[in-house]
Amino acid sequence: MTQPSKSELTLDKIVSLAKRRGFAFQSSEIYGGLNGCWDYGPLGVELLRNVKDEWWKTMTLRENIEGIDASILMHPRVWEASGHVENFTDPMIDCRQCKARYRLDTLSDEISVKKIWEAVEKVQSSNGTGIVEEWRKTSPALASLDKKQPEDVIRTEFAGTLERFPVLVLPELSCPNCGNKATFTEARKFNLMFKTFVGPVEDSSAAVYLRPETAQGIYVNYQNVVASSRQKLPFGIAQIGKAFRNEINTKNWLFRTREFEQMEMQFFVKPGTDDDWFEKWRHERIEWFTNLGINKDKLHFHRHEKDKLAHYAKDAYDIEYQFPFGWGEIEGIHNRTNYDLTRHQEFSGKSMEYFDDASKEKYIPYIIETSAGASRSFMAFLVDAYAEEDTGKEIRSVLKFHPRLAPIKVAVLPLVNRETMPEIARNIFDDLRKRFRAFYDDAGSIGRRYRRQDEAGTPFCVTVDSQTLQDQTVTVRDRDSMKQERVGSAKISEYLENKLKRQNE
RNA sequence: GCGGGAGUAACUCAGUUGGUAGAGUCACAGCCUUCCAAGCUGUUGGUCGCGGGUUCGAGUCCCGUCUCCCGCUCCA
Repeated sequence: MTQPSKSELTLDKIVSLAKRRGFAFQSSEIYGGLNGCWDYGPLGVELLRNVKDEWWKTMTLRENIEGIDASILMHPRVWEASGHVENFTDPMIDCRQCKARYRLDTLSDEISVKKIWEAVEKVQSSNGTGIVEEWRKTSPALASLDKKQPEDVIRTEFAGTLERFPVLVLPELSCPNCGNKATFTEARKFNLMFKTFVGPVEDSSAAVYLRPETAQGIYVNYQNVVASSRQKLPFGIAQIGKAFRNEINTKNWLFRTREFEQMEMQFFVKPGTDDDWFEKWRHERIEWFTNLGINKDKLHFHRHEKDKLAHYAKDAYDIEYQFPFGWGEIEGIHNRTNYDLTRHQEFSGKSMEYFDDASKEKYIPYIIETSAGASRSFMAFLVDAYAEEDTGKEIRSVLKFHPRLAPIKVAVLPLVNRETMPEIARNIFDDLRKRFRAFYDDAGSIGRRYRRQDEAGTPFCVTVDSQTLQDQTVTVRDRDSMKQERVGSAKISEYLENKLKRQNE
Protein backbone atom coordinates (compact mmCIF):
# COMPACT_ATOMS: atom_id res chain seq x y z
CA MET A 1 0.00 0.00 0.00
CA THR A 2 1.63 3.24 -1.06
CA GLN A 3 0.77 6.62 0.28
CA PRO A 4 1.05 9.73 -1.80
CA SER A 5 3.34 12.20 -0.14
CA LYS A 6 1.54 14.47 2.24
CA SER A 7 3.12 17.46 0.57
CA GLU A 8 0.50 17.09 -2.11
CA LEU A 9 -2.08 17.75 0.54
CA THR A 10 -3.44 21.23 0.11
CA LEU A 11 -5.65 23.18 2.40
CA ASP A 12 -8.20 23.42 -0.39
CA LYS A 13 -8.62 19.68 -0.32
CA ILE A 14 -9.31 19.69 3.40
CA VAL A 15 -11.67 22.65 3.18
CA SER A 16 -13.59 20.90 0.44
CA LEU A 17 -13.78 17.62 2.34
CA ALA A 18 -14.75 19.47 5.49
CA LYS A 19 -17.65 21.07 3.72
CA ARG A 20 -18.76 17.94 1.89
CA ARG A 21 -18.78 15.84 5.02
CA GLY A 22 -20.04 18.45 7.43
CA PHE A 23 -16.97 19.34 9.46
CA ALA A 24 -16.93 23.07 8.85
CA PHE A 25 -18.89 25.55 6.80
CA GLN A 26 -18.23 29.17 6.13
CA SER A 27 -20.20 31.42 8.43
CA SER A 28 -23.27 33.06 6.89
CA GLU A 29 -22.42 31.40 3.61
CA ILE A 30 -25.73 32.19 1.90
CA TYR A 31 -24.99 35.88 2.39
CA GLY A 32 -21.53 35.61 0.87
CA GLY A 33 -19.73 34.65 4.06
CA LEU A 34 -18.19 36.71 6.82
CA ASN A 35 -14.45 37.16 6.66
CA GLY A 36 -12.61 34.79 8.92
CA CYS A 37 -15.63 33.17 10.53
CA TRP A 38 -16.50 29.48 10.30
CA ASP A 39 -19.23 27.20 11.60
CA TYR A 40 -18.81 23.62 12.77
CA GLY A 41 -21.13 21.12 11.10
CA PRO A 42 -22.54 17.83 12.41
CA LEU A 43 -19.25 15.91 12.24
CA GLY A 44 -17.16 18.95 13.09
CA VAL A 45 -18.97 19.69 16.29
CA GLU A 46 -18.46 16.12 17.45
CA LEU A 47 -14.75 16.23 16.66
CA LEU A 48 -14.37 19.59 18.37
CA ARG A 49 -16.30 18.38 21.41
CA ASN A 50 -14.16 15.26 21.59
CA VAL A 51 -10.97 17.31 21.41
CA LYS A 52 -12.23 19.55 24.20
CA ASP A 53 -13.46 16.60 26.28
CA GLU A 54 -10.12 14.88 25.97
CA TRP A 55 -8.34 18.03 27.03
CA TRP A 56 -10.72 18.67 29.89
CA LYS A 57 -10.40 15.14 31.23
CA THR A 58 -6.63 15.17 30.85
CA MET A 59 -6.47 18.37 32.85
CA THR A 60 -9.12 17.98 35.50
CA LEU A 61 -9.05 14.26 36.30
CA ARG A 62 -6.34 14.93 38.80
CA GLU A 63 -6.11 16.35 42.25
CA ASN A 64 -4.46 19.69 41.68
CA ILE A 65 -6.38 21.28 38.82
CA GLU A 66 -9.75 22.96 39.11
CA GLY A 67 -11.96 24.15 36.28
CA ILE A 68 -13.80 27.42 35.80
CA ASP A 69 -15.89 29.06 33.11
CA ALA A 70 -15.49 32.81 33.18
CA SER A 71 -17.60 35.45 31.52
CA ILE A 72 -16.50 36.60 28.08
CA LEU A 73 -17.28 40.20 29.02
CA MET A 74 -15.03 41.47 31.76
CA HIS A 75 -14.38 44.73 33.50
CA PRO A 76 -12.51 47.05 31.10
CA ARG A 77 -9.77 47.61 33.67
CA VAL A 78 -8.79 43.95 33.27
CA TRP A 79 -7.43 44.78 29.84
CA GLU A 80 -5.53 47.78 31.08
CA ALA A 81 -3.89 45.60 33.70
CA SER A 82 -3.12 42.85 31.21
CA GLY A 83 -1.47 45.27 28.81
CA HIS A 84 -3.93 44.62 25.98
CA VAL A 85 -5.31 48.15 25.79
CA GLU A 86 -1.80 49.46 25.30
CA ASN A 87 -0.45 46.72 23.09
CA PHE A 88 -3.47 46.02 20.98
CA THR A 89 -3.89 49.51 19.61
CA ASP A 90 -0.64 50.24 17.85
CA PRO A 91 -0.98 52.59 14.92
CA MET A 92 0.63 51.08 11.83
CA ILE A 93 1.92 52.48 8.58
CA ASP A 94 2.97 50.87 5.33
CA CYS A 95 5.52 51.91 2.75
CA ARG A 96 3.70 52.16 -0.56
CA GLN A 97 6.92 51.52 -2.41
CA CYS A 98 8.41 48.41 -0.80
CA LYS A 99 5.37 47.28 1.21
CA ALA A 100 7.28 47.25 4.47
CA ARG A 101 5.08 47.72 7.51
CA TYR A 102 6.01 49.63 10.63
CA ARG A 103 4.55 50.29 14.00
CA LEU A 104 4.35 54.04 14.28
CA ASP A 105 5.69 54.01 17.83
CA THR A 106 8.86 52.13 16.91
CA LEU A 107 9.55 53.66 13.51
CA SER A 108 11.82 56.34 14.97
CA ASP A 109 14.16 53.65 16.33
CA GLU A 110 15.13 52.85 12.78
CA ILE A 111 15.86 56.41 11.77
CA SER A 112 19.19 58.15 12.41
CA VAL A 113 19.36 61.28 14.51
CA LYS A 114 20.62 63.16 11.50
CA LYS A 115 17.51 62.23 9.52
CA ILE A 116 15.34 63.13 12.46
CA TRP A 117 16.80 66.66 12.53
CA GLU A 118 16.33 67.00 8.81
CA ALA A 119 12.68 66.16 9.17
CA VAL A 120 12.27 68.43 12.16
CA GLU A 121 13.81 71.34 10.30
CA LYS A 122 11.41 70.82 7.43
CA VAL A 123 8.49 70.86 9.83
CA GLN A 124 9.84 73.99 11.53
CA SER A 125 10.17 75.91 8.32
CA SER A 126 6.72 75.00 7.11
CA ASN A 127 3.97 77.54 7.44
CA GLY A 128 2.85 78.07 10.99
CA THR A 129 -0.45 76.35 10.82
CA GLY A 130 -2.25 75.45 13.99
CA ILE A 131 -0.96 71.95 14.04
CA VAL A 132 2.68 73.07 13.89
CA GLU A 133 2.01 75.46 16.75
CA GLU A 134 0.51 72.68 18.76
CA TRP A 135 3.45 70.44 18.02
CA ARG A 136 5.92 73.11 19.17
CA LYS A 137 4.23 73.17 22.55
CA THR A 138 4.47 69.43 23.09
CA SER A 139 7.98 68.96 21.78
CA PRO A 140 10.07 71.84 23.14
CA ALA A 141 13.39 70.04 22.75
CA LEU A 142 12.77 69.51 19.06
CA ALA A 143 11.05 72.81 18.48
CA SER A 144 14.01 74.74 19.83
CA LEU A 145 16.24 73.01 17.29
CA ASP A 146 18.78 72.50 20.03
CA LYS A 147 20.95 69.79 18.53
CA LYS A 148 22.92 69.42 21.72
CA GLN A 149 20.03 67.66 23.41
CA PRO A 150 20.86 64.10 24.48
CA GLU A 151 19.93 61.56 21.85
CA ASP A 152 17.42 59.72 24.02
CA VAL A 153 15.54 62.95 24.65
CA ILE A 154 15.41 63.65 20.95
CA ARG A 155 14.25 60.17 20.20
CA THR A 156 11.59 60.18 22.89
CA GLU A 157 10.21 63.47 21.72
CA PHE A 158 10.37 62.46 18.10
CA ALA A 159 8.53 59.23 18.86
CA GLY A 160 5.86 61.32 20.55
CA THR A 161 5.70 63.58 17.55
CA LEU A 162 5.27 60.63 15.26
CA GLU A 163 2.47 59.29 17.36
CA ARG A 164 0.60 62.53 17.86
CA PHE A 165 1.30 64.34 14.60
CA PRO A 166 1.98 61.68 11.99
CA VAL A 167 0.58 63.92 9.26
CA LEU A 168 3.26 66.46 10.01
CA VAL A 169 6.40 64.34 9.92
CA LEU A 170 5.62 61.26 7.86
CA PRO A 171 5.96 63.10 4.51
CA GLU A 172 9.46 64.19 5.57
CA LEU A 173 10.71 60.70 6.35
CA SER A 174 12.24 58.03 4.16
CA CYS A 175 11.37 54.38 4.44
CA PRO A 176 14.19 52.68 6.41
CA ASN A 177 13.83 49.64 4.19
CA CYS A 178 13.82 51.01 0.64
CA GLY A 179 14.95 54.57 1.23
CA ASN A 180 12.14 56.21 -0.71
CA LYS A 181 10.76 59.42 0.70
CA ALA A 182 7.14 60.23 1.39
CA THR A 183 5.93 56.76 0.57
CA PHE A 184 4.14 56.07 3.82
CA THR A 185 0.45 55.44 4.03
CA GLU A 186 -1.59 57.29 6.60
CA ALA A 187 -1.25 55.95 10.11
CA ARG A 188 -4.01 53.53 10.83
CA LYS A 189 -4.93 52.65 14.32
CA PHE A 190 -5.65 49.00 14.84
CA ASN A 191 -7.71 48.03 17.79
CA LEU A 192 -7.35 44.33 18.02
CA MET A 193 -10.02 44.00 20.69
CA PHE A 194 -13.69 43.87 19.80
CA LYS A 195 -15.55 46.64 21.53
CA THR A 196 -19.15 46.52 22.56
CA PHE A 197 -21.43 48.20 25.06
CA VAL A 198 -22.94 47.12 28.33
CA GLY A 199 -26.56 48.19 28.24
CA PRO A 200 -28.52 49.23 25.19
CA VAL A 201 -27.14 52.78 25.09
CA GLU A 202 -23.94 53.23 23.14
CA ASP A 203 -22.33 55.39 25.76
CA SER A 204 -18.56 55.28 25.74
CA SER A 205 -18.46 55.02 29.51
CA ALA A 206 -20.16 51.64 29.20
CA ALA A 207 -17.71 50.26 26.65
CA VAL A 208 -16.38 46.78 27.29
CA TYR A 209 -14.35 44.34 25.26
CA LEU A 210 -14.90 40.78 24.18
CA ARG A 211 -12.01 38.99 25.83
CA PRO A 212 -8.98 38.59 23.54
CA GLU A 213 -7.74 35.70 25.66
CA THR A 214 -9.31 33.44 28.26
CA ALA A 215 -6.34 33.57 30.62
CA GLN A 216 -7.40 36.78 32.35
CA GLY A 217 -10.66 35.15 33.42
CA ILE A 218 -8.53 32.67 35.32
CA TYR A 219 -6.20 35.26 36.85
CA VAL A 220 -8.95 37.47 38.19
CA ASN A 221 -10.56 34.41 39.81
CA TYR A 222 -7.40 32.99 41.26
CA GLN A 223 -8.13 34.11 44.83
CA ASN A 224 -11.74 32.90 44.55
CA VAL A 225 -10.58 29.48 43.50
CA VAL A 226 -7.97 29.26 46.23
CA ALA A 227 -10.56 30.19 48.82
CA SER A 228 -13.36 27.98 47.58
CA SER A 229 -11.51 24.85 46.50
CA ARG A 230 -8.96 24.69 49.36
CA GLN A 231 -6.21 24.17 46.78
CA LYS A 232 -2.64 24.71 47.81
CA LEU A 233 0.23 25.71 45.58
CA PRO A 234 1.20 24.30 43.18
CA PHE A 235 -2.15 23.96 41.49
CA GLY A 236 -3.82 24.85 38.23
CA ILE A 237 -7.03 26.32 36.88
CA ALA A 238 -8.40 25.07 33.58
CA GLN A 239 -10.84 26.74 31.25
CA ILE A 240 -12.21 26.23 27.77
CA GLY A 241 -13.84 29.17 26.09
CA LYS A 242 -14.13 31.51 23.18
CA ALA A 243 -11.89 34.50 22.67
CA PHE A 244 -12.00 37.25 20.08
CA ARG A 245 -9.36 39.23 18.26
CA ASN A 246 -10.05 41.72 15.55
CA GLU A 247 -7.21 40.43 13.42
CA ILE A 248 -5.92 42.60 10.60
CA ASN A 249 -5.86 39.59 8.32
CA THR A 250 -7.61 36.33 8.80
CA LYS A 251 -6.18 33.43 6.86
CA ASN A 252 -5.61 29.73 6.45
CA TRP A 253 -9.16 28.55 7.07
CA LEU A 254 -9.67 27.91 10.78
CA PHE A 255 -6.12 28.83 11.68
CA ARG A 256 -6.42 32.57 12.03
CA THR A 257 -9.97 33.59 12.73
CA ARG A 258 -11.48 36.46 14.63
CA GLU A 259 -13.51 34.22 16.88
CA PHE A 260 -11.73 31.19 18.26
CA GLU A 261 -11.70 28.84 21.18
CA GLN A 262 -8.94 28.30 23.66
CA MET A 263 -8.16 25.50 26.07
CA GLU A 264 -6.08 27.03 28.80
CA MET A 265 -4.60 25.75 31.99
CA GLN A 266 -2.79 28.24 34.15
CA PHE A 267 -0.57 26.59 36.73
CA PHE A 268 0.30 28.58 39.85
CA VAL A 269 3.67 27.81 41.39
CA LYS A 270 6.08 29.09 43.96
CA PRO A 271 8.69 31.44 42.48
CA GLY A 272 11.90 29.52 41.96
CA THR A 273 10.12 26.30 41.09
CA ASP A 274 8.80 27.81 37.87
CA ASP A 275 11.52 26.50 35.56
CA ASP A 276 10.95 22.89 36.59
CA TRP A 277 7.19 23.16 36.20
CA PHE A 278 7.65 24.84 32.87
CA GLU A 279 9.68 21.88 31.59
CA LYS A 280 7.23 19.38 33.00
CA TRP A 281 4.22 20.98 31.36
CA ARG A 282 6.00 21.55 28.10
CA HIS A 283 6.65 17.85 27.68
CA GLU A 284 3.32 16.76 29.03
CA ARG A 285 1.53 18.94 26.54
CA ILE A 286 3.30 17.71 23.43
CA GLU A 287 2.64 14.17 24.55
CA TRP A 288 -1.05 14.94 24.73
CA PHE A 289 -1.05 15.50 20.99
CA THR A 290 1.03 12.45 20.14
CA ASN A 291 -1.02 10.25 22.47
CA LEU A 292 -4.07 11.25 20.47
CA GLY A 293 -2.45 10.10 17.29
CA ILE A 294 -0.71 13.12 15.85
CA ASN A 295 2.35 12.21 13.82
CA LYS A 296 5.46 13.05 15.88
CA ASP A 297 7.31 14.23 12.78
CA LYS A 298 4.69 16.89 12.21
CA LEU A 299 5.15 18.40 15.65
CA HIS A 300 7.97 20.43 17.08
CA PHE A 301 8.76 23.06 19.65
CA HIS A 302 9.48 26.58 18.62
CA ARG A 303 11.24 28.51 21.34
CA HIS A 304 10.66 32.24 21.42
CA GLU A 305 13.90 34.13 21.20
CA LYS A 306 14.70 36.12 24.29
CA ASP A 307 14.40 39.47 22.56
CA LYS A 308 11.08 38.55 21.03
CA LEU A 309 9.36 37.37 24.18
CA ALA A 310 6.06 38.95 25.07
CA HIS A 311 6.14 41.61 27.74
CA TYR A 312 4.98 39.17 30.41
CA ALA A 313 7.10 36.15 29.56
CA LYS A 314 10.29 34.75 30.98
CA ASP A 315 10.38 31.79 28.62
CA ALA A 316 8.05 30.53 25.93
CA TYR A 317 7.71 27.55 23.64
CA ASP A 318 5.12 27.05 20.97
CA ILE A 319 4.04 23.59 19.95
CA GLU A 320 3.82 23.83 16.18
CA TYR A 321 2.17 21.49 13.72
CA GLN A 322 3.26 21.23 10.12
CA PHE A 323 0.13 22.27 8.24
CA PRO A 324 -0.08 22.26 4.44
CA PHE A 325 0.75 25.97 4.57
CA GLY A 326 3.71 25.53 6.92
CA TRP A 327 4.42 25.30 10.61
CA GLY A 328 1.76 26.87 12.77
CA GLU A 329 1.32 27.28 16.51
CA ILE A 330 -1.31 25.07 18.08
CA GLU A 331 -0.32 25.59 21.70
CA GLY A 332 1.85 27.97 23.67
CA ILE A 333 3.57 27.09 26.92
CA HIS A 334 4.71 30.24 28.62
CA ASN A 335 6.35 31.12 31.86
CA ARG A 336 4.36 34.27 32.59
CA THR A 337 6.18 34.92 35.87
CA ASN A 338 4.17 36.89 38.39
CA TYR A 339 3.49 39.59 35.84
CA ASP A 340 -0.25 39.15 35.50
CA LEU A 341 -1.05 38.77 39.17
CA THR A 342 1.22 41.64 40.09
CA ARG A 343 -0.51 43.86 37.57
CA HIS A 344 -3.95 42.86 38.80
CA GLN A 345 -2.88 43.55 42.37
CA GLU A 346 -1.73 46.98 41.22
CA PHE A 347 -4.80 47.81 39.20
CA SER A 348 -7.44 46.33 41.48
CA GLY A 349 -5.87 47.16 44.81
CA LYS A 350 -6.64 43.62 45.95
CA SER A 351 -3.92 41.37 47.24
CA MET A 352 -2.85 38.58 44.95
CA GLU A 353 -0.39 37.19 47.44
CA TYR A 354 -0.46 33.59 48.46
CA PHE A 355 0.26 32.58 52.02
CA ASP A 356 2.20 29.37 52.28
CA ASP A 357 1.14 27.74 55.54
CA ALA A 358 4.01 25.29 55.52
CA SER A 359 6.84 27.76 55.12
CA LYS A 360 4.96 30.79 56.47
CA GLU A 361 6.00 32.67 53.36
CA LYS A 362 3.94 35.18 51.46
CA TYR A 363 4.43 35.71 47.74
CA ILE A 364 2.75 36.31 44.43
CA PRO A 365 2.80 33.00 42.55
CA TYR A 366 4.44 32.49 39.21
CA ILE A 367 2.23 31.21 36.45
CA ILE A 368 3.03 28.53 33.89
CA GLU A 369 0.54 28.90 31.10
CA THR A 370 -0.49 26.13 28.74
CA SER A 371 -2.69 27.70 26.12
CA ALA A 372 -3.96 25.46 23.34
CA GLY A 373 -6.15 26.52 20.48
CA ALA A 374 -9.22 24.31 20.33
CA SER A 375 -9.94 25.32 16.74
CA ARG A 376 -6.30 24.97 15.77
CA SER A 377 -6.05 21.58 17.46
CA PHE A 378 -9.21 20.55 15.65
CA MET A 379 -7.56 21.53 12.41
CA ALA A 380 -4.32 19.73 13.23
CA PHE A 381 -6.17 16.54 14.17
CA LEU A 382 -8.22 16.75 10.98
CA VAL A 383 -5.30 17.45 8.66
CA ASP A 384 -3.15 14.83 10.34
CA ALA A 385 -5.85 12.18 10.13
CA TYR A 386 -6.38 12.66 6.41
CA ALA A 387 -4.87 9.97 4.22
CA GLU A 388 -5.25 8.78 0.67
CA GLU A 389 -4.37 5.13 0.23
CA ASP A 390 -3.91 3.27 -3.00
CA THR A 391 -5.67 -0.06 -2.52
CA GLY A 392 -4.60 -1.24 -5.96
CA LYS A 393 -7.96 -0.60 -7.54
CA GLU A 394 -8.75 2.82 -6.27
CA ILE A 395 -7.74 5.61 -3.93
CA ARG A 396 -9.26 5.29 -0.50
CA SER A 397 -9.85 8.57 1.35
CA VAL A 398 -9.77 7.97 5.05
CA LEU A 399 -9.67 10.07 8.19
CA LYS A 400 -7.60 8.12 10.68
CA PHE A 401 -8.79 9.81 13.82
CA HIS A 402 -7.88 8.41 17.17
CA PRO A 403 -11.03 6.46 18.12
CA ARG A 404 -11.77 8.76 21.06
CA LEU A 405 -11.70 11.78 18.75
CA ALA A 406 -13.72 10.23 15.92
CA PRO A 407 -17.06 12.01 15.46
CA ILE A 408 -18.89 8.72 14.85
CA LYS A 409 -17.64 5.74 16.81
CA VAL A 410 -19.47 2.95 15.09
CA ALA A 411 -21.58 2.27 12.01
CA VAL A 412 -24.02 -0.63 11.91
CA LEU A 413 -24.59 -2.23 8.53
CA PRO A 414 -26.67 -5.15 7.32
CA LEU A 415 -24.54 -6.96 4.75
CA VAL A 416 -27.56 -7.19 2.45
CA ASN A 417 -31.14 -6.12 2.85
CA ARG A 418 -32.47 -9.64 3.01
CA GLU A 419 -33.90 -12.10 5.42
CA THR A 420 -33.86 -10.46 8.82
CA MET A 421 -30.47 -8.77 8.56
CA PRO A 422 -31.84 -5.20 8.50
CA GLU A 423 -34.01 -5.87 11.55
CA ILE A 424 -31.18 -7.40 13.52
CA ALA A 425 -28.87 -4.55 12.53
CA ARG A 426 -31.51 -2.02 13.55
CA ASN A 427 -31.79 -3.61 16.97
CA ILE A 428 -28.04 -3.53 17.45
CA PHE A 429 -27.95 0.09 16.30
CA ASP A 430 -30.78 1.07 18.67
CA ASP A 431 -28.83 -0.42 21.51
CA LEU A 432 -25.48 1.15 20.58
CA ARG A 433 -26.69 4.64 19.78
CA LYS A 434 -27.64 5.21 23.40
CA ARG A 435 -24.03 4.82 24.44
CA PHE A 436 -22.00 5.82 21.41
CA ARG A 437 -22.33 8.19 18.56
CA ALA A 438 -23.52 5.60 16.02
CA PHE A 439 -24.71 5.51 12.43
CA TYR A 440 -26.99 3.09 10.59
CA ASP A 441 -26.54 2.58 6.85
CA ASP A 442 -28.17 0.06 4.53
CA ALA A 443 -27.82 1.96 1.25
CA GLY A 444 -25.59 0.65 -1.52
CA SER A 445 -22.99 -2.06 -1.62
CA ILE A 446 -21.14 -2.99 1.54
CA GLY A 447 -17.86 -1.68 0.11
CA ARG A 448 -19.36 1.68 -0.60
CA ARG A 449 -20.71 1.92 2.90
CA TYR A 450 -17.30 1.09 4.38
CA ARG A 451 -15.77 3.84 2.25
CA ARG A 452 -18.33 6.35 3.37
CA GLN A 453 -17.45 5.63 6.98
CA ASP A 454 -13.73 5.81 6.16
CA GLU A 455 -14.19 9.32 4.88
CA ALA A 456 -16.05 10.30 8.02
CA GLY A 457 -13.32 8.73 10.15
CA THR A 458 -15.55 6.13 11.82
CA PRO A 459 -13.15 3.66 13.47
CA PHE A 460 -15.47 0.64 13.64
CA CYS A 461 -18.12 -0.87 11.40
CA VAL A 462 -20.39 -3.62 12.70
CA THR A 463 -21.81 -5.81 9.95
CA VAL A 464 -24.68 -8.27 10.26
CA ASP A 465 -24.30 -11.17 7.84
CA SER A 466 -25.84 -14.59 7.31
CA GLN A 467 -23.68 -16.12 10.00
CA THR A 468 -25.31 -13.72 12.44
CA LEU A 469 -28.56 -15.52 11.79
CA GLN A 470 -26.92 -18.76 12.90
CA ASP A 471 -24.78 -17.84 15.87
CA GLN A 472 -25.55 -14.22 16.84
CA THR A 473 -22.06 -12.99 16.00
CA VAL A 474 -21.29 -9.96 13.87
CA THR A 475 -18.12 -8.73 12.21
CA VAL A 476 -16.33 -5.65 13.46
CA ARG A 477 -14.27 -4.02 10.78
CA ASP A 478 -11.32 -1.86 11.69
CA ARG A 479 -11.02 1.35 9.72
CA ASP A 480 -7.25 1.47 9.43
CA SER A 481 -6.38 -2.17 8.78
CA MET A 482 -9.73 -2.99 7.11
CA LYS A 483 -9.47 -6.32 8.97
CA GLN A 484 -12.48 -7.93 10.56
CA GLU A 485 -13.10 -9.99 13.63
CA ARG A 486 -16.22 -11.76 14.79
CA VAL A 487 -17.77 -10.62 18.02
CA GLY A 488 -20.90 -11.79 19.76
CA SER A 489 -23.61 -9.23 19.04
CA ALA A 490 -24.34 -8.93 22.75
CA LYS A 491 -20.72 -8.03 23.42
CA ILE A 492 -20.25 -5.18 20.95
CA SER A 493 -20.89 -2.52 23.53
CA GLU A 494 -18.23 -3.93 25.80
CA TYR A 495 -15.90 -4.38 22.82
CA LEU A 496 -16.25 -0.71 21.92
CA GLU A 497 -15.90 0.45 25.52
CA ASN A 498 -12.57 -1.32 25.65
CA LYS A 499 -11.37 0.27 22.44
CA LEU A 500 -12.36 3.72 23.62
CA LYS A 501 -11.10 3.44 27.17
CA ARG A 502 -8.79 6.15 28.43
CA GLN A 503 -5.46 5.05 29.84
CA ASN A 504 -4.80 5.96 33.43
CA GLU A 505 -2.60 9.00 33.38
C1' G B 1 -3.04 46.21 4.37
C1' C B 2 -0.23 45.04 -0.50
C1' G B 3 0.43 41.66 -4.77
C1' G B 4 -1.27 37.18 -7.49
C1' G B 5 -5.17 33.46 -8.48
C1' A B 6 -10.17 31.90 -8.02
C1' G B 7 -15.72 32.10 -7.25
C1' U B 8 -21.10 28.25 -12.28
C1' A B 9 -25.46 22.14 -8.58
C1' A B 10 -23.66 19.63 -1.94
C1' C B 11 -18.22 18.45 -4.20
C1' U B 12 -14.68 18.70 -8.69
C1' C B 13 -15.15 21.24 -13.03
C1' A B 14 -16.82 22.42 -18.54
C1' G B 15 -19.49 26.43 -20.79
C1' U B 16 -17.12 28.79 -28.22
C1' U B 17 -16.84 35.74 -31.34
C1' G B 18 -22.50 37.82 -25.91
C1' G B 19 -27.99 34.21 -27.99
C1' U B 20 -32.84 29.35 -23.43
C1' A B 21 -26.98 26.67 -18.07
C1' G B 22 -23.94 21.07 -18.73
C1' A B 23 -20.95 16.63 -17.09
C1' G B 24 -18.95 13.44 -13.44
C1' U B 25 -19.24 12.54 -8.33
C1' C B 26 -22.50 12.92 -4.11
C1' A B 27 -27.52 12.56 -2.32
C1' C B 28 -32.52 10.33 -2.62
C1' A B 29 -36.16 6.16 -4.39
C1' G B 30 -36.02 1.43 -6.50
C1' C B 31 -33.44 -2.88 -8.76
C1' C B 32 -29.01 -5.78 -8.27
C1' U B 33 -25.61 -7.22 -4.55
C1' U B 34 -23.39 -12.49 0.96
C1' C B 35 -17.52 -8.16 2.83
C1' C B 36 -14.36 -3.27 0.76
C1' A B 37 -16.51 2.66 -4.06
C1' A B 38 -17.76 4.19 -9.15
C1' G B 39 -23.76 -2.23 -12.29
C1' C B 40 -28.89 -0.66 -13.94
C1' U B 41 -33.42 2.69 -13.82
C1' G B 42 -35.41 7.05 -12.13
C1' U B 43 -35.36 11.68 -9.20
C1' U B 44 -34.04 16.05 -6.39
C1' G B 45 -30.79 19.95 -6.72
C1' G B 46 -28.32 26.31 -10.05
C1' U B 47 -29.94 33.97 -6.83
C1' C B 48 -23.79 31.50 -12.59
C1' G B 49 -20.66 35.15 -5.13
C1' C B 50 -23.31 40.11 -4.67
C1' G B 51 -24.58 45.11 -6.79
C1' G B 52 -24.48 48.34 -10.81
C1' G B 53 -23.41 49.42 -16.11
C1' U B 54 -23.15 48.44 -21.62
C1' U B 55 -26.58 45.64 -24.90
C1' C B 56 -32.58 43.80 -28.11
C1' G B 57 -30.08 40.07 -25.08
C1' A B 58 -24.62 39.09 -20.07
C1' G B 59 -22.14 32.99 -16.87
C1' U B 60 -19.36 35.55 -20.95
C1' C B 61 -17.77 42.62 -21.76
C1' C B 62 -16.95 47.07 -18.12
C1' C B 63 -17.02 49.17 -12.96
C1' G B 64 -17.60 48.41 -7.83
C1' U B 65 -17.88 45.07 -3.84
C1' C B 66 -17.75 40.44 -0.89
C1' U B 67 -15.49 35.74 0.02
C1' C B 68 -11.76 31.93 -0.35
C1' C B 69 -6.73 30.22 -1.64
C1' C B 70 -1.33 31.45 -2.44
C1' G B 71 2.82 34.93 -1.43
C1' C B 72 4.47 39.23 1.45
C1' U B 73 3.35 41.88 6.02
C1' C B 74 1.43 41.18 10.86
C1' C B 75 0.64 37.78 14.93
C1' A B 76 1.09 42.08 21.79
